[in-house]
Amino acid sequence: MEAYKEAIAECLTESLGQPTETIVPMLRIPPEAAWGDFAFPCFTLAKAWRQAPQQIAAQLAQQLTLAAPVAAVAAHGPYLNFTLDDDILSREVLQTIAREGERYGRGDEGRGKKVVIDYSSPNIAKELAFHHVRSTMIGHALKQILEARGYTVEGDNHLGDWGTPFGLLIAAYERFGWDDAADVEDIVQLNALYVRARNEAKVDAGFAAAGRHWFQRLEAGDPQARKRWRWFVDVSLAEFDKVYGLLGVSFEHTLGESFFEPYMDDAITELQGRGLVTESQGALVVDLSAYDMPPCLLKKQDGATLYSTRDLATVLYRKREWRFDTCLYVVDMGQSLHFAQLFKVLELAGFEWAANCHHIPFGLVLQRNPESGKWEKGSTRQGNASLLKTVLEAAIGMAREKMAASNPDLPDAELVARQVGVGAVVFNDLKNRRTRDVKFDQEAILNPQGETGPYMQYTQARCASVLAAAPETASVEPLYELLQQPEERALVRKLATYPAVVAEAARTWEPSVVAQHLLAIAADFNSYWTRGNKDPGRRILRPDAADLTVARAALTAAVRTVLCNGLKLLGVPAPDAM
RNA sequence: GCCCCCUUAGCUCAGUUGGAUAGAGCAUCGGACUUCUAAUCCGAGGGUCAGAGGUUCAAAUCCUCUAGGGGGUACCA
Repeated sequence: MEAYKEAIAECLTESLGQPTETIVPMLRIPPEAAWGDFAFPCFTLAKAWRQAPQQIAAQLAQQLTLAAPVAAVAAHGPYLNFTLDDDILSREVLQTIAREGERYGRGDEGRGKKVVIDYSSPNIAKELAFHHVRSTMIGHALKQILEARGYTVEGDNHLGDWGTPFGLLIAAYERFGWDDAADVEDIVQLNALYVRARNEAKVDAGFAAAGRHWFQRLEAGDPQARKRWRWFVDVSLAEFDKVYGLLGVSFEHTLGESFFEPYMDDAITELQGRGLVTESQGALVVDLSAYDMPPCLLKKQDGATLYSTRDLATVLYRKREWRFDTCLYVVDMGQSLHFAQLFKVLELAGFEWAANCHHIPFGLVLQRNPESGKWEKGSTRQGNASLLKTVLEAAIGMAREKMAASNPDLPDAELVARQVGVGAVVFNDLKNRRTRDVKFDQEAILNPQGETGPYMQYTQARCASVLAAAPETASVEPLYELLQQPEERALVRKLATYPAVVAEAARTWEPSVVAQHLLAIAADFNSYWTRGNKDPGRRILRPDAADLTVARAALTAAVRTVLCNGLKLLGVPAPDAM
């Protein structure tokens, strides 16, 4: 679509006496599609020309000479509205999509640049809560989107597997034991033990001390501590992998904080060498008071490392070993200060690449507190956070039931139910701006109607279904000028802007831009489709009119391609039937 | 206290770089299946864009203040 803006600027450049580069950014999209494809507002000319913008628009509409693909210009109040040639547009857009197929939407502005994305990053010894879907799927979508735009991307699942909590967990294991005969999965028992350890530490100082001691042993490499801890990690990873498998998510690296433990002293030494580290209240810190921030803690009074220390060692490792150009942290907004501190420390240390590290914040998942009725941050500890697995299972159950009722003969129904259930949960999370807080509402997630994953999937399945029923026409050149209905014109234009939409999502690190665009395409297509219910003349397949069938099938195929490509970027599966 | 984010229809949210009449979905009400998949579509009602100032030819959008909600604020991650 950018190329067409250029063509319109070309028409204007002579009359305005301005180069096309200054005209292109002034072009707008009219609020009504029927008015045209692009609008040029005449307000800014009013001063210089000392005329009312309405007059200027009317005058320009008279005198401009148009060249293909610009088909028409009309003054509409203070705006000059340009309409592109449908025939040319349809041909170019649909041919491009047919030619590029699953590559449509890709670009190369990221070629040669490497991005490391830190996402998902759950803590071990706990089940994945619903809120983990956010970092996991936003990160996954960003990875796909950036790859589509030519970046080389490596994902790292930075497991929270190190720190005092795991000393406490070992202490709890020692004190309370493990029930091998328990009739629950290991992860469930481990999660319960974790909760018990935290609670015990609050009321029993001796236990808390034992926990800290175990963590010191762990850091010192004590074999017994290591063995227990390793087992906790393994149980957790086995559980995480089940959910990641269901979501279709994988990582290039799953290193975890523990991996960077040997690098932490070096990281501190590095900062000390640059004169940044001071001692304060018995702890090692980088003072950030000059920047209105609390100090960045590197070592506690007891010598144990912290979250910041590990993130510091991690980013230094990533830069050194993976040589990223950009490092993205897909972590909730609650940690903004932590990342501001981290990046400031890197900057103060003189690493010019600190400017290429970015926190990609997203809103919290709020749960309704049953007592106060208020929306607040969910907590696995307080037991008021839903498990991701549970929500996914509920969504799959919804899909299964719906299909049993509406499409009982569907082959591979269980697979499709999984795809639809997962799609419902994932799309629900990605369709809105990532910085918004999310009010957890399972009923809304399970509703397959309206602006939902199942709606997107259903639309794609409709395309697949009609294309499967269409006669073989691969060798026939479609007559694009037959696509003259308003819905067809609108669809072609939305398909045309898809690559720019993906580029925008990559630039702003915002997957919802893609989701919203796909929703708009699906809405147009479904509207288009339903017109054929009443009026057989407007159906895609016209046994009585081969030319129309070919042209409409070409449009349908393009819609399907874009929906599939876009859903792939978002991590939403696209079954061909449901 | 200080810092960050949010506030658009009953509910959940879109709203491009400031641009023309602020749009969807859910819910409610009324319609459309002898059909290319009705998980769809069409229509209706529903708005002081939290409030007040300011900048501008033009503000939901930018600035200031106020109110309400969420989060954070050195030894948790």
